[in-house]
Amino acid sequence: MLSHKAKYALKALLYLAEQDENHISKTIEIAEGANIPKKFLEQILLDLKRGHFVSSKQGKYGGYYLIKSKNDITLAEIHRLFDGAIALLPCASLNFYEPCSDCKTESECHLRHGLMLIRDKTLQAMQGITIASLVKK
Amino acid sequence: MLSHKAKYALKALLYLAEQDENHISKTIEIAEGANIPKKFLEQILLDLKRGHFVSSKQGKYGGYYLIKSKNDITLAEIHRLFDGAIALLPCASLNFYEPCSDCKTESECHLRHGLMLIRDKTLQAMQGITIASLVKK
DNA sequence: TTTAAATTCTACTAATCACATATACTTAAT
DNA sequence: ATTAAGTATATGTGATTAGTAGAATTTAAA
Repeated sequence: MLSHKAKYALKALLYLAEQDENHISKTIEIAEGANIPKKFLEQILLDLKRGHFVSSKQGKYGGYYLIKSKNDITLAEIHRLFDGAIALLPCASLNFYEPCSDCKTESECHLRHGLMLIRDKTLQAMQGITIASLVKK
Repeated sequence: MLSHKAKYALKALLYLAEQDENHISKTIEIAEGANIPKKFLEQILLDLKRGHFVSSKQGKYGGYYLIKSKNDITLAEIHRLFDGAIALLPCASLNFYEPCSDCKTESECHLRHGLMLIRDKTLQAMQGITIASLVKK
């Protein structure tokens, strides 16, 4: 399941993607438009900025705007940024790999093999969902 | 990501599936064989019993054994029993559906549609992984 | 038939951590 | 001076991951 953070991030990106090019959206505007608690959204937008999905302008008439094409922002990326691994266990993860502490020999782990199959299919599906694909209904 | 509980459940089921038919496995035996904290495993086995995956015999020479065919126990079922919904949000879930409190009109939710596509693909993949398929490498 | 041993089962407890937010303040732009 | 992002920290809640203690049940030996 997605955390609220990831869900709000997606909603915020959808909001930004729906605005005119060159439009800068204030946090409060996004918060009200997408129904997200404002203070929580601030942190999320900063995370999105650090992830190079959006950029910001401070001060009066400041706000946030997309810097990555909505065709190139995938569900997989947002999941990884906010909720981490897509695989069901760290030992089956590409980007968040960690060995299982309770696993005697990883190569003999029956579970891991199956989980890697799931990961590949889920990842493929999640990379197919972009902000752009969501916006155009 | 799977909880430890779900992971341990899968490992316990794998352990049981690898034993001879008619063999009854004690908790301590499963715990040591699959490297699972014993007392935690007790709770998990009881959950599996309530889910009609295993049954038990009490008292001396008691223990646990599979009552559902290893061909019919899927990853999807275990996920749902221990970790709940397979979908990424409750509004996109089949078995754990709940509307989003922050969603104005569900039918207009751009996100939900995409998440339902993911759910269908993930579910299909997870239903394809059975305990039997994991055991035979 | 009693007793002891082995094992499941039940109920609490507790520590740790993640999650979802709020508060208060600083920095920067207009 | 005002507006808005940025930072750092705090807080409450709940889930997770166990551990503790003991009750109930079964088997088999005495």
